[in-house]
Amino acid sequence: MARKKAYVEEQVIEKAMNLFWRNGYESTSVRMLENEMGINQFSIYASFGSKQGVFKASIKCYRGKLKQLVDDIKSGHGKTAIKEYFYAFNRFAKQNIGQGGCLINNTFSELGAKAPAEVMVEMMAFVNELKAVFQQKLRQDDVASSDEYLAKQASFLLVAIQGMVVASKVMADSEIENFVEMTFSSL
Amino acid sequence: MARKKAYVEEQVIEKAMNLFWRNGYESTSVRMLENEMGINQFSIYASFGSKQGVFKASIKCYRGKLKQLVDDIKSGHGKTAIKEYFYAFNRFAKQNIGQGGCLINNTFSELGAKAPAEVMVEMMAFVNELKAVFQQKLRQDDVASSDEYLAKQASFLLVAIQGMVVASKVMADSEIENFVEMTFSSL
DNA sequence: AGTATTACTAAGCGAATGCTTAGAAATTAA
DNA sequence: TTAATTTCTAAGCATTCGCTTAGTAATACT
Repeated sequence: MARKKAYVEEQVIEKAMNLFWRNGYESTSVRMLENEMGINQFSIYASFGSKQGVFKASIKCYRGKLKQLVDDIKSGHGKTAIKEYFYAFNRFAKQNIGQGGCLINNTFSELGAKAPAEVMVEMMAFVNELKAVFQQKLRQDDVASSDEYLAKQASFLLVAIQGMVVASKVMADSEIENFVEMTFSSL
Repeated sequence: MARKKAYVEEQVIEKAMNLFWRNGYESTSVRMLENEMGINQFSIYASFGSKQGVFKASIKCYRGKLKQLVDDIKSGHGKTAIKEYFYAFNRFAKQNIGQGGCLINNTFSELGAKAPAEVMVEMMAFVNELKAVFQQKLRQDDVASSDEYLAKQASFLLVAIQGMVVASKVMADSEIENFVEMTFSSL
């Protein structure tokens, strides 16, 4: 009864995500999205409503990518699993040419509290999920401490990983490795 | 022999700096700069050449502001002085309404390696200066360790402070304090 | 006072921005 | 085959972007 879409939304949004990841939100124009996604503006607006809509879908897509890494922690054990996540995350952040870093971290930095509410919800959900996983893994190596103390350790690690991601843009790999080792030697 | 400027460049650039600090580079338009600096586009271009020129001058101005804080470390002693710098820097990063954070850190995050060379030089100079000061203060509390080891500690602290600044945008003060305390308890 | 030099105002430049729309092309149900 | 429905192309909308420029106002030296 109607023509079929010549693209798969999940596929084109991944390309959009990579573009936002490399350039940030403001520096990515709808014309650039056209090129990267391989569909024209009409289709973009038909599928996602607005540039912000494309961005929101990109953040969701990014979370999906990260889920893989987080699941790897879950299958590991204790602090070792968390540390491995730090290194895996660092490799992940470098895979995208250009500025790289972490899309969520970049967005916090670029948009801060001005990020669209729906995007903010998505980002905070990831942070909270990660914190919970950290806490759970810390517990495996420490049955004695209070939940409160482990929450503090998890919170510490969250801040640390944000530092690592920003630093990885301008610092040498050896300095990043040094940071991770020192961070975990204190736990 | 000629008309006098109706503004002082050092004064208007500080206002520009605050605007870039709040909004980032791309999101700040020349029209916004006009309003904030209180001079019109002709004067902006006459004094600074381009939007990028205004930004470069803003980064220099920002470094000047930070110099005050770095000098405070120098007059303090050992790790305590560095820790106090962390707290002072955090207060400093919050003084600007809006997204806040650190202008240099924001710029690393927004522009990454794409930052104009002259801006990059200015930013790296600050980072290296800060690292040297950290190293020097660490030495005051530790006469035994090698320079290499202290360099690693200083590098660790640099990454940590970047994490703190990004985190301060979305996390509660108590979590930031927790991070600082845990960071220094490991040294 | 006359003149040269600089700083101002305000209008406007072409290009790029996010987004829309008219009309042609494709697909499916009757 | 026809008709209904959706997707496509591509042109264009108003607005904003960074930047420039013609013309006027102010200043300092002769």
